[in-house]
Amino acid sequence: MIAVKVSEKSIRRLSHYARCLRLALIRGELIMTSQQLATNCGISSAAVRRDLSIYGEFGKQGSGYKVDDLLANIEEILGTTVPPTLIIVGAGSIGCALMISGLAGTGGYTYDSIFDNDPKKINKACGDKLVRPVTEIADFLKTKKEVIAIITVTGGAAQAALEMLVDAGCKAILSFALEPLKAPENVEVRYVEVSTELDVLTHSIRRKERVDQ
Amino acid sequence: MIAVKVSEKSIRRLSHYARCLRLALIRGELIMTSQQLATNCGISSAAVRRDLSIYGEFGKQGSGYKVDDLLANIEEILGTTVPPTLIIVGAGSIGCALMISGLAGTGGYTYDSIFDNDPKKINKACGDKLVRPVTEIADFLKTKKEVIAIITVTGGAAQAALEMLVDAGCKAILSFALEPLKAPENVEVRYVEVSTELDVLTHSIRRKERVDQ
DNA sequence: GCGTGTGAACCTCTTCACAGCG
DNA sequence: CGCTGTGAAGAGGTTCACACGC
Repeated sequence: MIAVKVSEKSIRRLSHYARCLRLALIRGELIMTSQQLATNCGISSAAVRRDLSIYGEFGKQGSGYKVDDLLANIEEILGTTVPPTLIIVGAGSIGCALMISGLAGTGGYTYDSIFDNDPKKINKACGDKLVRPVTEIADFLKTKKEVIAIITVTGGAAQAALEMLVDAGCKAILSFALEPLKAPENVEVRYVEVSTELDVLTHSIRRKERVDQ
Repeated sequence: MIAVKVSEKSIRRLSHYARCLRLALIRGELIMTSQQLATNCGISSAAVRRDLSIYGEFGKQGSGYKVDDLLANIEEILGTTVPPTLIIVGAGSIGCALMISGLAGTGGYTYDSIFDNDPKKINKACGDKLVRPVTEIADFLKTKKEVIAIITVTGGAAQAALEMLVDAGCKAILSFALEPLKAPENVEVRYVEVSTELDVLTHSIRRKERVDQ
């Protein structure tokens, strides 16, 4: 596998293809064409073929792509063949909800542990796990090579949580907090921003009204 | 206000600027430069000025942008000066967690109601609201001009939920479900995909390993 | 014939760099 | 002098359309 330079947009689409392929596998389909994949993901077949051809030639002309092979190749590209460990920092409503709802059908991710600094929450059940004290995170990270931390703390505590995680060696963070976070160059930070999605939707419907009339 | 055609990326950034400006307003800052705004949002000052100049001339040369004026202008552009009504469909763990955690500091959005089709959940408390039966959604939508529906149902029920909402006249949907949804042209659908974010993070850390060694 | 893989054209967004205004 | 607004250049991503292999 060569570490090709590629855009985030393309990686995102690969993730969607993987999801489609897992569903196809369950339905028992053996072959999919770029057109089928494209329709499922709401994009053009050319885009699908372009994305896949960056990494190799996975298809057969005249027929299409073998579902299981292509899925294995995409998981290899994404690096999710063996998914990293996931932890949740912040046992508030969102953190617990993620823990409880789990990640079935996403290719093997599971939430390993959930941490909080509130003594009242520690050892409370959350899904099938107990909330652990944040003071244990550093030791926990020592036992794992790669960990993605999901920050769900509230009230401006996200930056402090990030710094604690980075000090403990964490290299990837997904934040549900509103504040933009500062992190070292070599730490990857991504955000789930419900309020920005709402802004985009609001803009879209309001704009349509303005155009329609 | 002219309905300029603009990219989604730009709208997303406007949403970030708005968030920064609200924080600046709280801190009591009166003026911000494109450079300050840029640093806060992790982008270049040229990008900020470009985004803003698409819609008008909001700044003063030599000084910068008036925080309150710029915020008002951006909210006008986004259409969030009066935010649309939000409802949640699916009173599972994620739906309730959203309801409980609320949307403080996001410029006025509030969750109006939460619906579910499970009789066991109806009339149960969720935050400071009671879960209402989905059968009431159609009547609810009749009383509101614009509603954004947030779909948090599980187990493949999202498409059915969407169709019910669309039939009731809903024009904007934010889905937490994994499946790609099919919707009419004039209905805007967006997704919150934790598993795709995780894939992007995994790809990033695994790729760094490959490059580093 | 069908569907992939890909050069080439196209288009969109980003960055640069500077004129011009406060 | 400082910072905005913007033409022009550059970079990156998407779409087209077709040669080639099955």
